[in-house]
Amino acid sequence: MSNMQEKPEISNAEFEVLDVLWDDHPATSNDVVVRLNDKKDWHEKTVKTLLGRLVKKGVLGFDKQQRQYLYYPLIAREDYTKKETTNFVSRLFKGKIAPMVAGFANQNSLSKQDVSELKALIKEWEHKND
Amino acid sequence: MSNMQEKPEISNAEFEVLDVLWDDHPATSNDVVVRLNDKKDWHEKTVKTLLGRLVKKGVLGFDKQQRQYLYYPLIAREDYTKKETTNFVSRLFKGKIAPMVAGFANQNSLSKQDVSELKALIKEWEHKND
DNA sequence: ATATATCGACTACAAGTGTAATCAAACAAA
DNA sequence: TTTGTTTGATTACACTTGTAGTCGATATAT
Repeated sequence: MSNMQEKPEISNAEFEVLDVLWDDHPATSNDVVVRLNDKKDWHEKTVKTLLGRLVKKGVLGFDKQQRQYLYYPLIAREDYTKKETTNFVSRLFKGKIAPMVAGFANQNSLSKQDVSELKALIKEWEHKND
Repeated sequence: MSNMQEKPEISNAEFEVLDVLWDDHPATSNDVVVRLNDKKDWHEKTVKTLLGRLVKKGVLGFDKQQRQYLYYPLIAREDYTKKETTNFVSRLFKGKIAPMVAGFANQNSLSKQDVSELKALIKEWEHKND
């Protein structure tokens, strides 16, 4: 394996842009602008700057269509979130997941659904790891 | 309730400093420098800069002792981690904790202890919320 | 007493970030 | 065809961050 790039370092603002592209792609810069209008109050120029930076970082690719670009993510959401999660848990919770869940549940409250999903996960592990 | 400050925004490097102070405080800048030597390869001046920035941000306080300062955290680790976790889960997982745990466990592997801690947490909720 | 080590305060400085504005080329409208 | 519009590329600019260095005042060693 050769082209293992150095971990993109995606900033907060950049992440928002990437996020709408993960939801649906490819998309023109204008699509992205429109879809961000809901959540963010960003100038069109700002969004285009962020798209450009993400391209330069190797996080987005694009296909030229006439004059416009059709952007798409080059990294999978799941890969990114998994890596970030591991990082986060390791920094803030010494790598222990349970205290994190405890803190989360203490701040927010878990829905019945959350609880049953967690139970399912646990059952799955006990199965596998036994 | 008045002085609700605007969310500190603690940088990565700053966090490392805060972290050793959470472990044990109060401490002089030199204590912090020494205790960081294990993990980080930072110049003494760097650590002092970070201490100063944390003070300016209202994250640390200090008592003067002769010429030196005795630093201590002004925010609790738990409060911080809870808030950060909520934020993180909301940004990366639309607020749903189970997918985060799933992703984590898929990347890392859960120890028996992790699993039993999670089970305990869940049991607790079912108790409470029922 | 005097030299020196040390402390916190202040300064430095490049890279990254948030947040756009300007510019040149291409397309669309009149 | 002349003009306005829209696109990506380039430039802007202040603030944050990582990573120290310098400075003036004290404390310490001789």
